[in-house]
Amino acid sequence: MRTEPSAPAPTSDRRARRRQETIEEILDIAQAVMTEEGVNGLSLAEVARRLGVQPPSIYKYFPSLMAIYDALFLRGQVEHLASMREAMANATPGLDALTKGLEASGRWLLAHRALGQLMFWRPVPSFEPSDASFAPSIEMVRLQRAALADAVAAGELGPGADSDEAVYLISTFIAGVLTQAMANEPDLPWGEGRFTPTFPKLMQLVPALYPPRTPTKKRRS
Amino acid sequence: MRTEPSAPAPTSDRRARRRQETIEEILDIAQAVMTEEGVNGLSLAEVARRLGVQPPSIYKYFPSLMAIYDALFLRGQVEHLASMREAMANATPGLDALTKGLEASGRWLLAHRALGQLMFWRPVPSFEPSDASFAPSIEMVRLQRAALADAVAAGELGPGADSDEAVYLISTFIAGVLTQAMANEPDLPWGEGRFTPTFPKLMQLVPALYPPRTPTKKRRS
DNA sequence: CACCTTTAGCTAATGGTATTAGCTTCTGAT
DNA sequence: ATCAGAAGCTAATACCATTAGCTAAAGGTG
Repeated sequence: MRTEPSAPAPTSDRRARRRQETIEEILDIAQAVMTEEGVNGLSLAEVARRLGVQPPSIYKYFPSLMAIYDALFLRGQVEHLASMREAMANATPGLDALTKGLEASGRWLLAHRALGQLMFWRPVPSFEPSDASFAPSIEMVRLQRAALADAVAAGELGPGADSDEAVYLISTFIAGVLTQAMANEPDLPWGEGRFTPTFPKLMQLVPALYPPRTPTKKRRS
Repeated sequence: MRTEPSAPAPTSDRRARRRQETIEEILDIAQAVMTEEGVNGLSLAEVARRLGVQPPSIYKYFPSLMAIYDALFLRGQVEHLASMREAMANATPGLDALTKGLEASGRWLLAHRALGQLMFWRPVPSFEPSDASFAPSIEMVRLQRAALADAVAAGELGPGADSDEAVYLISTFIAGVLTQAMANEPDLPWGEGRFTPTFPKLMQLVPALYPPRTPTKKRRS
């Protein structure tokens, strides 16, 4: 019987830790390869080469190349969510938190291009993330909904802004900016170039889309 | 000496036509394969199989797989540009033409997903389009600039809208809508789902970004 | 018509990929 | 000290792109 990677090691502890370390090492290497060679330049053989091991040995840790993609996808989602959450926590609740959160998202994605493309670009059509790996992105929508609710409560936006529709519309802004930046200025970080600096301007349009009943300290740009 | 695909056949005419037919047939098949299997599911071997020929024979027509990608890229650019140009010609010059043109662009891209991804998604990092294949996209920017100039002349937008900056900003809208639609609702055509229907609303924001000196029927709240 | 160059196909071979099967060796718990 | 499982290995299969070199047909030119 072959060793199934789905069955870890309930017996030992030292062994389990070693195993987990190797798994992390494989993911680190895979991420580095993806960064250097492009998302679908990732190859099991290259990972094995860098790990100093023969290709079949990788199968002791991951059942397939797709499983590595999936683990990287999850890793990216978790890190990305954390950076967004932190930025939002350090901002004024409401529109400011939403903007800062989305900027942090953009910053993270441009700084981790390979993972970002894997997560939001889907350049490997044969790879479909598992439900578990997808879960953090649902949490992201929840965070944005909460910020929008805060903005409505604070009178920054009209009540229609507390809706999934508004989340989709705003996510369109950040998606557009990032798509353009990654396709046309793949080496620039957030805040440089022709596209990412326009994001704050775009966010200033949100009150025009969902005008509050009592106009606040609105200023023209 | 091997037959170089870069040296067509200046001698015959009948031969040249046959050759061109085969080239088109290969591209048709390649496009079909990409549509079915995803952009980087395209394989020379599969094309050869469907053409009823051995894989090396393809090299009589294209020097490499990348050359096929490049020809498809060019094909897509030309078709896409044509559909956009037509939509703009049948609209009122100015903001209407710009909106209709971009909608036609979105419609075309969702209807030709494989080519669209190849053109604007770049899922095959090892593939970089040749300058010749890239040329139509420059013409696209020119068309949009012209529409913006018309809009300014008609008083629909302020003078700042006649700028490359405005083109980038507006292309952010369409890119965002399409990115979200293709990533999250890959099977819906333009006009259905959560994202593409928001595009007209987004375009209505453009006058808010570049307010005309003499306000038109539209007013800010 | 015969000739002869070009074209379009072929097979065989090279080196790359993911994956599976099955063997061996080492680790570490009992 | 034993013994099961873990983690490595080699060998093999089945893909893939690409190159080399051969053959047969096609078609223009003497």
